[in-house]
Amino acid sequence: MKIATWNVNSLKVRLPHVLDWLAQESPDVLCLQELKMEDKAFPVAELAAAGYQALFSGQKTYNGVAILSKQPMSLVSVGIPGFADEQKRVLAVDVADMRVVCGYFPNGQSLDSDKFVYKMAWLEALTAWLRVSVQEQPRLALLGDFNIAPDDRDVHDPEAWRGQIHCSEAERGAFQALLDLGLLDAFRQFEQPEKIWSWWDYRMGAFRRNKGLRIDHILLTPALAARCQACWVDKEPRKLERPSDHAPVVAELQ
DNA sequence: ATGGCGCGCGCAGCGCGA
Repeated sequence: MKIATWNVNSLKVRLPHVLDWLAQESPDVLCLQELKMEDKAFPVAELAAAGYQALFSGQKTYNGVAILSKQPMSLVSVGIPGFADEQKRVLAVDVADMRVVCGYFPNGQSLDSDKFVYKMAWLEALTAWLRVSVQEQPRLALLGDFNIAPDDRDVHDPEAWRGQIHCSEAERGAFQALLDLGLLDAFRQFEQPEKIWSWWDYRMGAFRRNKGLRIDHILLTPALAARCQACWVDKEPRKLERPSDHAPVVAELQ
């Protein structure tokens, strides 16, 4: 079973890339973020023709998340229960014998921004919800664009980024709080090459120069981590014309 | 070198992302 996450930065623009990637990689489950479209525009028919069911929570211009699956899914939650939020950032489903949570974590902009206050409140609400969820369902996967680089190994220039957004102690502490629920970073369960990122700025030739951040993650409960055979970033779609600035992250489960 | 790219919105140029 192959599960994956991809911030597509507009599903309208990226649909051809998504369809090509589904055909080539054949994931069982794909979590998408930054749809930037309303639900009425969601490409249900195109994805069905490709063999995928979809559940989605979209909004105009910003945010929006979806989960695609070959197998039937049942909806668990749209948003974080008990956390009122206009921004469509969370979708949880049950598929096969597992729960899949797709998250588009707030960016935060900068540490002195109101958006950072929102980011930290959102992270706290997510963590509190998942603390209960992993008790209810010990086979849980949290996938998405976390907008957090957990470690200096996840940053192309750790000194330049030190204390900056995505790399601050507060954000890294919040990531650790998710790990403290028992979740494991699938990517770090395996020996990995250095300088693996999931996002590269569109500017400055960042992709060509491999200057990026690893901010898209797959976290697994121990029961799922025990079934995880591999985890990798697929850089190929980032090389295409008009790419998303993020690349898919994939985990292979037994 | 603090701007550089790409997206949505909407038809100029701005807000936002990370």
